[in-house]
Amino acid sequence: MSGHDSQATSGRYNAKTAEEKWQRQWDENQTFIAPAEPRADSAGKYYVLEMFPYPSGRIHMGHVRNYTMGDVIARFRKAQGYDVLHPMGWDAFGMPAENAAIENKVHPGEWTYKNIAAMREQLKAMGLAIDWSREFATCDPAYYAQEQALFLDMLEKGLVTRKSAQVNWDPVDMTVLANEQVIDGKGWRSGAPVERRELTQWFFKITDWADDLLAGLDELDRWPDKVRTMQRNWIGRSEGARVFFKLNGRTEPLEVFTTRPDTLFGASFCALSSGHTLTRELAKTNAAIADFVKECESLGTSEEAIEKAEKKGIDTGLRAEHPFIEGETVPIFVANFVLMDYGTGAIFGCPAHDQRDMDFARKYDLPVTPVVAPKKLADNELNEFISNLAKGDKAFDSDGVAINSRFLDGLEVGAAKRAAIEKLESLGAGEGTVNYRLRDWGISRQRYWGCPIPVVHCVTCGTVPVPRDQLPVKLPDDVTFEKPGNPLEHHPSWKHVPCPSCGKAARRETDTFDTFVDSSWYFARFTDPKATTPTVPSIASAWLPVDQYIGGIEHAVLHLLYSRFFSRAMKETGHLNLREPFAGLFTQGMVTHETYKSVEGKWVSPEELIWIDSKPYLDQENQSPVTVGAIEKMSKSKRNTVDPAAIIDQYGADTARWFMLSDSPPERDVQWTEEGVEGAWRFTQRFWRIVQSSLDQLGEVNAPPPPLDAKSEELRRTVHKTLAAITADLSQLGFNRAVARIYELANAISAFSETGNAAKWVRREAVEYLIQMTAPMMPHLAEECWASLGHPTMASETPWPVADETLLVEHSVTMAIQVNGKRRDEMTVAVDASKETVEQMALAQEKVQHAIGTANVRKIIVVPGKIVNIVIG
RNA sequence: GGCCCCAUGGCGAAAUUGGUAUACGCAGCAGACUUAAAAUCUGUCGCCCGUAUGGGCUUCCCGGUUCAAGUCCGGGUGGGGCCACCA
Repeated sequence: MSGHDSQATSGRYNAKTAEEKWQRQWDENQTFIAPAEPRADSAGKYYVLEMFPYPSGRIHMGHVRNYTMGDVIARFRKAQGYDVLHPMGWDAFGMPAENAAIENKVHPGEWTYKNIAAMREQLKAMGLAIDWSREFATCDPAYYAQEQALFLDMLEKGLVTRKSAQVNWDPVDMTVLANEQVIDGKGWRSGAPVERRELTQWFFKITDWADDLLAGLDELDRWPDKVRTMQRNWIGRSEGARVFFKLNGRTEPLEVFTTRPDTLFGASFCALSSGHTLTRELAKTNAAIADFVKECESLGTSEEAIEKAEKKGIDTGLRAEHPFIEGETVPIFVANFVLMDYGTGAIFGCPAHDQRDMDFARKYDLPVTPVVAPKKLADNELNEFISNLAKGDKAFDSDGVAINSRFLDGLEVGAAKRAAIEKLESLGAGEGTVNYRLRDWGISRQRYWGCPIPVVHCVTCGTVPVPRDQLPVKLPDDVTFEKPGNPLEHHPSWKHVPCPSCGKAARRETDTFDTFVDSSWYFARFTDPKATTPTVPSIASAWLPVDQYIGGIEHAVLHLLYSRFFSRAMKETGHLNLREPFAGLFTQGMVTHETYKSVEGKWVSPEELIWIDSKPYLDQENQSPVTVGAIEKMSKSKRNTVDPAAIIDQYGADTARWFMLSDSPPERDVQWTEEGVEGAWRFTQRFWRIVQSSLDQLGEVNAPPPPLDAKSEELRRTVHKTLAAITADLSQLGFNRAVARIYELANAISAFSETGNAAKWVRREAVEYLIQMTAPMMPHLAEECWASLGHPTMASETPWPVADETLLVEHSVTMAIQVNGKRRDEMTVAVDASKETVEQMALAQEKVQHAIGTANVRKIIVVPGKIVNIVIG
């Protein structure tokens, strides 16, 4: 790493000066300011968006990769004549600002805006083609005012509900979490085991849209299948039946959900979850049940806890009447494995055909009645199957036909389910139903640094929306973070307001929105960020949907599902006219790096290492060795991060961008290596050299093409083929392929040593196209080269060239010749040569003759322009 | 437990619909330039046999379809992801 210091001298490309210059130039020319609305005379609109960052204060390599990809697309589409919308903003509410406030005694707002300023600086140093005039932060009152207005519209339309529910409580962050934010029983940010609490909360009724959100996935053909599958799983649609069991001595029946109504004749018990209303009622008078409930609630919800936990239950003494068999009853248990959140919080157990029910039945000595058997069993086999199942411990959960089930007997599982449902419905003992795993989205957070929920609680009037002319409900600035819990709750005066309806003393809602609410509609706000309504529907319609959205897979369910719900809700409330906000989605891979550990087992940062003979050591003096660990996602905890700001400072933004686009396909993880950056940096210098050294060998600008000699013609074909290929690559986000083709073209231009008018003319075209094709990826270098060619206008404002179709068609072509599928030779033939000519030429080749020997030629297959296969035998 | 994805040189990878496998880059090796180093340029670089012309093998393994398979089908192995006490 020595040579870089002397960049400024003697013909080297000075990235630092050039990058600052062109960034200033783009800014002054307002090159990337999008029109207020797409114009009629453009190639169309193109909205490219990368998931906006949380303002942590510094950009990381993941940002560099994400924003580079989006930037290439934005610049490419602009060159193609599209009206490109490529905005940037800040997902600025959230816990880290409050943690900083607690730790450093700095106001969350001050901390956040300082971070934004720092990160904006770093992003600008990347040379991104962003319309900065549209920038906003979600913590700006101007933004959250519209979010509050939107909420009131949704409230009016019945898309919001307030209900008491068991919620996920994060004891570290002291706030509620949505189901989507609980990962393996732990808070997604704090990592603390989540507790269950009964609280009254605000919810978006996302479950009303479960079917629509599911159906919409089928149309999203430019989304990764993986993400669509994850959303399908999350929504978790399953068809089945609700069954109403009459209980002895009670009027209310017990409602259970099942996907296997065909196994009802094998029911031997019912089980309630510990949170079921019936359980709670029984617990009031039954100490044993109350104790059991307590035991259930103390149980963890992590995978580990679940695996270790024994399936346990307690008999309530109640009995449920079988819906099909008169006089038959089954016991009702409370069981620790029945979930309150899924279905009705109660099940019926059929031990013969469900392994968990089987385990439970054996433990509590309940009957096991086989009611499904494999198809086409002989009588003796059937008897054996039944007796084995009735005695054994292994449930039979495969397909088959109903047995021991009266009117269902002989029906296959599917038909038996339908027949059972029909019977339940005719008896009034149940109904066919669809159940979803998806829960309503709980949005109340007991935090300060979020958007206030614009309602007031009045003893007389109940929950009253804040009148529109009083929006925004602003966060108070004078808050303290000394006490645990919600600072808004502790504030002496903020929450005390008169009721907007009756004027009596009332209490302001002190919960704030989940920050995912802020990010669920920001893409719509960018279409007109200064509007005095959440959106201007005609303008939003003109820009949306987002044509290409780019971000990490970690939002596959959270943000991407919420946003899909929001665009439906905004359609319902008249703010948008589309259901699906993101027409194209791309989930980029992570940036990884080797990890290092000292002899003490501590993580060591790459910056602390000294390399001797390709082996890492901790320091010069005692040369304590360091072990090289796995290649992992860059993270602070593993200390394997590389600071983009330092890289940009040292090598320039173009080098960092080029490295991010090279080698690894964008959806795959990319490993950051010193060699890789060096390689990218070498190429920026080489690119500059190639252009500079050709300056005195270029034809005039816009000169008409002279007659071309063979070598010039060949280079010209290469140029146009490269152009066609790169245009396709960039359209498909095949950045690594585009990079490889730039290398190939650069190699071809270096190798082209012809002189003369024809050569000069072709060289100009080659060099200009090379620069233009590189411009989306290394924009500063391209501008500097473009200017050195004498162009008065910028490369970023120059239209994308179009490949000459006639140059893509070859006159002659190299064909491989196979004998029995094995390649033996190749030959060059005219592209329009007849099948007969090709066959004869192929047979005439010496190596082919040798391979055929004395065998008979049985068949010759000719694939024009590709291959000849001679079949012998 | 269920569903899904992936596997190509020392490494990252490329290969439109099945049609010349290993483009391009990294690392390596050899040379040129230089007092020397760096930088740069040139050559070489899948594996095995052979001085060589050349021959054989090769896209995780086994089988199948086909004139032809990295690509399609079946079965394994290894790695990764998502969901999961889901009734």
